[in-house]
Amino acid sequence: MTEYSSLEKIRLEKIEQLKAEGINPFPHRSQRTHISLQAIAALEAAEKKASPGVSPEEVTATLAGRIRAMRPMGKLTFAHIEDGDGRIQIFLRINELGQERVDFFNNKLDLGDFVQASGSMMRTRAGEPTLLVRDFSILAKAVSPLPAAKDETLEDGSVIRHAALEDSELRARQRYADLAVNPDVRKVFRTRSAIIRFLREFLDEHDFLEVETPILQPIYGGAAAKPFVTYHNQLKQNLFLRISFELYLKRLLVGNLERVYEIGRDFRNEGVSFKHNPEFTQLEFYWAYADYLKVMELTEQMIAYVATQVLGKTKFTYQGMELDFTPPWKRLELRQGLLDVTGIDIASHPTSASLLDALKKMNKTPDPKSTRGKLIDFMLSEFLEPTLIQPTFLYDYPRDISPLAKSKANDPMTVERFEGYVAGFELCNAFTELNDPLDQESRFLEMGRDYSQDDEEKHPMDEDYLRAMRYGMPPNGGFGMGVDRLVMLMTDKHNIRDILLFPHLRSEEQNS
RNA sequence: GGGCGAGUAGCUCAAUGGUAGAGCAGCGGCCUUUUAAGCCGUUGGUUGAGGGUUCGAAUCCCUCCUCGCUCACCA
Repeated sequence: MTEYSSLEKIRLEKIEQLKAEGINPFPHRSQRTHISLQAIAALEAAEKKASPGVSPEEVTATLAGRIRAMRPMGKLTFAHIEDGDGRIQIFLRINELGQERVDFFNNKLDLGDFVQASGSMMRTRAGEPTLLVRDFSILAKAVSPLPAAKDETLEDGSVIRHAALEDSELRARQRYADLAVNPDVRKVFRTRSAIIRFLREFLDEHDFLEVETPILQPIYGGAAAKPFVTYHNQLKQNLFLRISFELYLKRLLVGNLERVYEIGRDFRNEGVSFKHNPEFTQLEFYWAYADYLKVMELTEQMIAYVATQVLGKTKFTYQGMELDFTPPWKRLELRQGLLDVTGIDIASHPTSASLLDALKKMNKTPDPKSTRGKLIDFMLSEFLEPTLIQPTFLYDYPRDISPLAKSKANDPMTVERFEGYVAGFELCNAFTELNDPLDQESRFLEMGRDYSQDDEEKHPMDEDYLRAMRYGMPPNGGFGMGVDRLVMLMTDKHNIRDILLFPHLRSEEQNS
């Protein structure tokens, strides 16, 4: 049974009073004719058209929205209502409505209620576009008061937010309330939507086919991560929530779909942090007859396209860093990058023992049981990654941490793979895809041999994937990107929770 | 999982061992161009939960919960 606060009890009483007067506090329909921006635009157009000294043609409108501010002054009331796109002032006066209706507005309606108001557009003494109300009605009563937020607009137009909802947990848990009171938050999610829309648009225009592949998979693969496990009752079968789309998308290349992509949710059963949510949005594409160098070019074009469409520019600031996404991005061979920051040339250390020995002079030491590839990965994340601020493609990776990538023709221990880094973190990952079924099978076997059972780097053998590859897979380049990271960059948010509508949080029941 | 910090009214925050407070929101008044409207009055609390020390705990101690930062883990 819901327990109501004293504030809510007062509002519940008002609902009963409305019902007693024959007024439905939750009517079925609204007669809105204008959103706030349209009404203001219509007023401005009429003012422009009017001849000097003549009052402009009357603009009538029915507006609808949530009451966000109320300033009752006895015989008149000013209020602001907010709709999806903005705020507009409405003005109620006994001259038009009579004392009884003005009192009704002041006494029976509350902040947060949805109302509609009809009348004509005017300007107040202060010049603010305002609806002079001739009729109004309630559209939906709010039982609970919104977490308060008041805006003060200064002379210079800047807005100070008073009593804003700031508790980050509450904002994430009750995103609906956060969105209702914080217009900036609505803007972040509009931007997120636009980023995804323009990613699609870019790939569609480059003849990529958007496809949907299974989220519930009998064998997981395509990435190094722990999966979530679930169970199909009737089939009596364990299923995994996918950790990547890779193996399914590449099956489609076997089927002569030459350019495919998917934007969807991946699930990884790992730690939660400011840049990790258990489910996150991933973009992957696979491109037949391309290699990782062509993918690199397409990547920088794609990001620049999205930035231009969404932000109107390819240079923008993230957490105080001025980032320039204008193609071409910097290209840096992983070996060279590591040599620059550590003085160690991985090419002169062909074994893990030798490389581990060289690493002993560094101030941070890796897990001594690591394979050579894992040692290189350690060097990358510890010493090189934090230095990569401007968009940079790091390329040519060790083979044993890249079991699905194709080796370089002249160097079997190195694969054609690149990762895009920006602002000190990884944005995307791509390679010339391994399409030799015999090589792929031996890679799977290698993983089984060199990595312990619980190692996330270990990929389970996927027999059906090998069967598909044996029918022949065209040479191709593949690409994967964490869309949430891109959204963080373009909205200048440091925490992934700020760009997920409903980030993962512990259940409220667990609290005490 | 480790370290540090935080949790007080619907919201934003005070109160450092001695009667739990302010602003906003709410409620009752006054007010015909306000805009964080203003003025007068007023309601509202298991101080995250539990235990302990003390004559007395929001405050000190212990345990737990949640959140944030950070380290570890982690494409």
